[in-house]
Amino acid sequence: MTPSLDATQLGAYFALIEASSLLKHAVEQQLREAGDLSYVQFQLLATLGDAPTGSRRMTDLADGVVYSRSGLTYQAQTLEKRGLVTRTQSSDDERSITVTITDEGRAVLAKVFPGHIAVLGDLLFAPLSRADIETLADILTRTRDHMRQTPPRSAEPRRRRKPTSAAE
Amino acid sequence: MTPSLDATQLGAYFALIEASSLLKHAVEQQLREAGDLSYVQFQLLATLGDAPTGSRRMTDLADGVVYSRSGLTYQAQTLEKRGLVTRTQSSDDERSITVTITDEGRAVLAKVFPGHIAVLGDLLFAPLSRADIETLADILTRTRDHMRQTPPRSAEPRRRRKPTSAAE
DNA sequence: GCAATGTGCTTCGGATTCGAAGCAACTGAT
DNA sequence: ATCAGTTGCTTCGAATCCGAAGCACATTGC
Repeated sequence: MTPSLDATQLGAYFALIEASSLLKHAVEQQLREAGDLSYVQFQLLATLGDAPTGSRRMTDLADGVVYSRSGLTYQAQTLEKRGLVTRTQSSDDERSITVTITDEGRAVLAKVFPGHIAVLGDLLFAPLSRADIETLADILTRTRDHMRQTPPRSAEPRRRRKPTSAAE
Repeated sequence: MTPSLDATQLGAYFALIEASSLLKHAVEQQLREAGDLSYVQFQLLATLGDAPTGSRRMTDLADGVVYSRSGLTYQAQTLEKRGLVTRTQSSDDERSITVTITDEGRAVLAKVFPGHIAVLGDLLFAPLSRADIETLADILTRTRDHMRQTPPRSAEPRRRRKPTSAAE
């Protein structure tokens, strides 16, 4: 039996993808104008700014914003050149790099934040009631957590044992 | 007073971005393995396949998947090279290009679909109840429609006129 | 008509991406 | 200690992406 989706599921899926794309796109414009930041750069700064120490390991940052390691290396270099973050060797693990947001980084963050909030309010939240937002947060948080837990290793078709043929 | 977001709004926003990123990422892997398609390419084929005539104008296609025109030109060429779509001049408007999905395109679509559905079921819908999905579809559809209507022209900083009292 | 604008698509150049491969530092078993 | 396997990050090359500029057809106003 082919597990086909019904209309509602399809609708939820498309709406999710479309809504996030449209939102991301709009936010990107605002961030570019307000502080010359790409969306990822903003996410990185925001993540760091939110951390108690203002710093995180490269790998954790990459996982946090769902980005490739090599891509993060590139962005970290870019942000470092602009003086928005610093990169230092970790003391306990020689190969680990700790990225830390600078005061200037926080300044840029503070500069773009109001506009960012405004876009969210105008586009994402405008047509929603308080209850809607709570519901949305609840539902999405559940799937997000589920996806985070689920086999991070791509769509590795759970090939249990099947030693005989193995093909591939 | 800076229009700050409360915890719930922040949670909804982050969950939305994270969930869509994780889902997109997972789906991309599956599409790549199953039919060597990128996410956009799949979206384009799916959009065309869904159209009554199996064809659309370039511009409409771009708007539909939230993509730049130049980016779409690139993808359309790629898909055409692989024989999954054809591009023909429109008869009534000489400069308009009509993109049409081919039988082969539909075949690829059919080939990747089951796996696609499976990923959605495992990741997105697994932790949700039927009611959750309906609610999610309803809420996201509303914001999506709102965003579609709202000034497509970027984040044109609504240069109000210098409200005397400021402070929103 | 015909110039002035507008619209649809492509080209161009530069910026980002990612995966694969490479390095260096850790870990654990021998 | 030493070798094999892991883990953290970077480099490399190739694919994608976008905005600005360009080109050709369309539409409007005169």
